[in-house]
Amino acid sequence: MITLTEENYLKAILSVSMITGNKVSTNAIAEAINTTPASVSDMLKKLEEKKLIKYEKYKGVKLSKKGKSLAISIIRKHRLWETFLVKKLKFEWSEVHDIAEQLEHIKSSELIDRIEKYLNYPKFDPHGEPIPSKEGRLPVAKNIALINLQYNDKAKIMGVSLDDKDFLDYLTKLKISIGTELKVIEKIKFDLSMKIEYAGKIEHLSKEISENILVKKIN
Amino acid sequence: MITLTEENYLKAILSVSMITGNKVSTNAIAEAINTTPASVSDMLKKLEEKKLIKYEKYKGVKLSKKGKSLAISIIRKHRLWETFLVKKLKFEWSEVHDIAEQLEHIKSSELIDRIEKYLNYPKFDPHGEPIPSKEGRLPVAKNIALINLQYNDKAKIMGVSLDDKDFLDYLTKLKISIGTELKVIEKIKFDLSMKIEYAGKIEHLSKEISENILVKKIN
DNA sequence: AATAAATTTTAGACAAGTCTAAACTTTTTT
DNA sequence: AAAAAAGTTTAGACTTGTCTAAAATTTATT
Repeated sequence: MITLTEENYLKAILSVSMITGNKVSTNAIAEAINTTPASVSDMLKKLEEKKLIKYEKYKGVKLSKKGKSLAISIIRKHRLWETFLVKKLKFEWSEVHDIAEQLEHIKSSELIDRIEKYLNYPKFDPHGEPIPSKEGRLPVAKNIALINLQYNDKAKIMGVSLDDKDFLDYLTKLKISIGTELKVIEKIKFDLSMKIEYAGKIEHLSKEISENILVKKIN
Repeated sequence: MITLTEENYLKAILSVSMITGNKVSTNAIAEAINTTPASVSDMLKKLEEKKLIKYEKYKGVKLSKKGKSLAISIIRKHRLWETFLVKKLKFEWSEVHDIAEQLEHIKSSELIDRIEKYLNYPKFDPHGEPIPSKEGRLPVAKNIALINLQYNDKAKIMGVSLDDKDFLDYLTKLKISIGTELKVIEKIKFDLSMKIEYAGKIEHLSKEISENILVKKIN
């Protein structure tokens, strides 16, 4: 039996390792789930015993095959529930994260498979993130972060890579959403901010914003 | 903050008090949630401190106003989720209990209100049990237990009062479901069993079965 | 009304998960 | 390569919820 807390640790390890690519540090996990490094150390021992991770003291941690497939199944549930909340219950994309965080721990693979079917097998969630299949495969999306675009590039917004209420509220205020088409009209080297033009207006976006917006280039 | 375990205790106290009408005993609660009387004593102290129950040592327990409204809101969630699972995701009525038992603890009143709206404000769940309104009111159904019918009475099945997989599977096997019309053709005093005729056949039901089937008399 | 039986509570222990403070490793700086 | 800084683990304590065994209280029996 795997507990809710253990599931959250696995999810955190996976999401940190997605960013850094490598073994994950105790500190990084602590930050991700808002706890102390001491607590993380304790938990890593338990996860190691359950063969959910590969862990060497002081050397960082990696998910085992079993741990990774579990973590992916939690992310699958999270994204399917978010899609359900937005598509069927008409929540705003900025409201669904905390609810999905609870729903992702409901134990019933039959349930989540039926939700998937009910939603007609969506490939991406309302934030543009890919939804893993039952077998753990991710649909590939060739989206890139807005910050990587060059002067004069044109692109279409495909999603975001940060599921944070303040961030999403700000985008909503700017009337930036999935599908919005834009053009880069200035890049400021000093602070990595950029100006973009869209919907007939110009906005200045900080590095923190543009690195979390996913786009697809258009001609 | 109320924990999942506390919610389950409140629900158990409410459901036991619905049957006995009166103050609830430690033993009865222990049986309802499959734990020891000692654990129940411990928990009752905590619930008393939180003003969720009225509790006097050795004298039994009652829900406070606050505790009762919380317990009702959990039952509301349980029954709405069961309705969702059957109506939208096409689960069988015998499959949904365990999943709803998890879903009922999701914390978001906005979520359950939207589910209610999505289902078009149902009054009864798939087992025929009334769904409390947001304000905690129960729709009244003048259903009675099948066991109370007399020889030659005719009735229509409106629901069940026991949410148990074996029980529901057995009903399904007998092809007894909500809406089935029947006639009592024999009552056996000795063991309180009865024979009923429906759908062109005759079945013999034990006391345990007939006391958990809810019916409405027809002429 | 005294004793027996049933019920309930307390005492003490345990597991999961958390924390702070102190100790230990590893990495970085000088 | 020694010292300082950063990162990680351990030790010990606390909370929640559980349990068994023993003590206390209430109810039933004779």
